[in-house]
Amino acid sequence: MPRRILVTSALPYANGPTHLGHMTEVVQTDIWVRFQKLAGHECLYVSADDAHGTPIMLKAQADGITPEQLITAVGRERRRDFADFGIGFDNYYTTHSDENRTFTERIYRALQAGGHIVRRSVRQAYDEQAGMFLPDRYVRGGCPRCGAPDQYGDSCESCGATYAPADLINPVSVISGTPPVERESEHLFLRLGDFEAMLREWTHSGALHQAAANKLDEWFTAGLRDWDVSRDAPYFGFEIPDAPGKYFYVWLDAPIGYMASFANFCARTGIDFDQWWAAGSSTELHHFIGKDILYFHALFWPATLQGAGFRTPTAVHAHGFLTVNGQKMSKSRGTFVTARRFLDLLPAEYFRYYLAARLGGGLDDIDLNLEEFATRINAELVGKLVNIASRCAGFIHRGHGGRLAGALPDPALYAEFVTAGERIGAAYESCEYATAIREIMALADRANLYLDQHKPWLAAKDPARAAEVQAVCTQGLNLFRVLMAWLKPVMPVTAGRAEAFLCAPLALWRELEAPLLGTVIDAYQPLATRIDAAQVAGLVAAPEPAAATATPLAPAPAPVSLEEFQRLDLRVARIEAAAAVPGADRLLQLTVEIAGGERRNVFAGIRAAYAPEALVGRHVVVVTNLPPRRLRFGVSEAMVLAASGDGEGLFLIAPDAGAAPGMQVR
RNA sequence: GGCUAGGUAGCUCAGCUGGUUAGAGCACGGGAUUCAUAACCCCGGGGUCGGGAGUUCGAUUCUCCCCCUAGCCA
Repeated sequence: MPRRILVTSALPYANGPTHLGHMTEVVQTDIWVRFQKLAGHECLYVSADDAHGTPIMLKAQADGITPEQLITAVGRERRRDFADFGIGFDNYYTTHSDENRTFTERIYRALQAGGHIVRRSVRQAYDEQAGMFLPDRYVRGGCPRCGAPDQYGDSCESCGATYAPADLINPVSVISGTPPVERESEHLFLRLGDFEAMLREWTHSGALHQAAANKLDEWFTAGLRDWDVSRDAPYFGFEIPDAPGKYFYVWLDAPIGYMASFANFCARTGIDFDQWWAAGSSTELHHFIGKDILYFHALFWPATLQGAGFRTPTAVHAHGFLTVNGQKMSKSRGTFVTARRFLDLLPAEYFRYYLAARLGGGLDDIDLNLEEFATRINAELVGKLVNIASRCAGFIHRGHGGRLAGALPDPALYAEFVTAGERIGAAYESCEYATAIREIMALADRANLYLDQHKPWLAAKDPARAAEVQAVCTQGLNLFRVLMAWLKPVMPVTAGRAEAFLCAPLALWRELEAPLLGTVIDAYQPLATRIDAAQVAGLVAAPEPAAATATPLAPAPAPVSLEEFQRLDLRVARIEAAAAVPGADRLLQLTVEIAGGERRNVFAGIRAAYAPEALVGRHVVVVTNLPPRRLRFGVSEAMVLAASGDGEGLFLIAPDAGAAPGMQVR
């Protein structure tokens, strides 16, 4: 019995470029959706830009454009980024839409009619010069607990204290730089406590991962407080119908954007909205979100839906944050990677694969370790999986005109691969993608082992054994076909190319029950190629200066601050030893002395320009505080600076006579 | 500070409700092979499963205490 499933990703805030954190979420969701579709269920996937709120209003102001212009521009880029990562939305919309206004007003009226909205006066920081109330993060000042200067109005980054903006020492408005005043205003609140019983039940209905449910229990214990759902003008959003000058808080209308996006989709396709959203609906509703917004999706959102007479979510799947080389994504650390930057350097599906290989169902952060990333792609995807097809295809084409055998020599093994789909499917279903990938790769090992044991390359030398060669490789290719199908939710494009190679398109997993026999296959083209460390390092290399390899200068390099420049530790070094690296025709291995006996091992791509023996004793300039880079031949612990242009030449940078190893270059 | 999650081989992690010599991938060492994008196959080294106490015939797995890391406190 096919299920009917509506899936959403959280609405990305429309004030900046798409980065790999956004991609983590939509990739996770997209894999789940594609899995459901392959499993034969009716599954729809919608999302939208979250377009309202103070930050967007102010960002537009700063850019000298209207908020509408800002969100239109961001939205256009966003859609392109998502499309290029293979995200298969059925609809991608915006919260700044008529549909969303209609639903938000309708929900508000229903909540009000149910007695769940109350009005209460609050005191809040007000910027007299800018003429607006200030969100907590728009007031800065000294921490009242530890005294750290220039902290946000809600919490101290230095000591972790939480407080109100009024508690700050010498608070100032971020907008005008003037001290804010306290001003009263009437706000509207949703009485969250009205829904406590329902929320407690919902929390433990299987809607949440255990770790997330635990988190909710914490909040129940602390007690549910009323939720402030209004903001005063000026505000970019929807004005509240019976409260002129007051607007719905962005977090009220944002999740309603899921409904608006879906309604927009229904209008285009004729699908019945109410079948999916009316109270008691038999369809499923799954939200994928980051752990930072669990609060909104697991408390306010179900309460809002219930109070307004709609169905509640079947499940909320919360994931952790993406870190890069173990660190938070941060512009200053160079670990902030935009979606576009990634696409410029690497295939999007490599990111999808790596993510899937690391992703479990819980709230843990996922680390994009660049070295591991390259290793996994090369070892698992290229060396292991795609290799199966590569080592079989030639034999099928060479003696057999590209035609597969009429029967499998080992149907039991094939059946085992097909049966594994139950375990793999269960892993996908519970968002344990890492488990699914482990299963798939274990099977890939078995497929390689099968070929190793039956050695078609030996049989191929004996014309009398031609049928055996064909049979063994038919088996191998069929095992490969199954594996690519299991991987298809993760790598739809690559899987599609594999299907084209086998001349056997696949829309549903159950088609795998019949192996591919007696048909003709296409010529094999590499389905995935290796990546090298330098390519991957480019993801975080933005602040790097001219490198030792011949990288042309960008037409307009971004300016760096003095601080950024000073973070580079440039030193004079003396080359103590130099040798060619066997197997690498561009590299020399150098031992350099940086200072009083400190030595580093360096691999430099200068072999074309310098003979090793000519280098010993020379002084050069090295960057000492780059992360060590592992090459096939060893670890490079520093970078030697050299100049190069468009032509062939490569020229080491050397200090004038008198400079000694260890001297800093400024 | 309170709460949550986690601390298992050099690295990234699997280990379900306690039960035979604790596993995988990568990295490393050795061997084999040459069909395949130097891929694949075999063998091996390496872990007082954060520390301590307890329950038990038996604990990585349960209980308590402590240490460390990350996050949450609207």
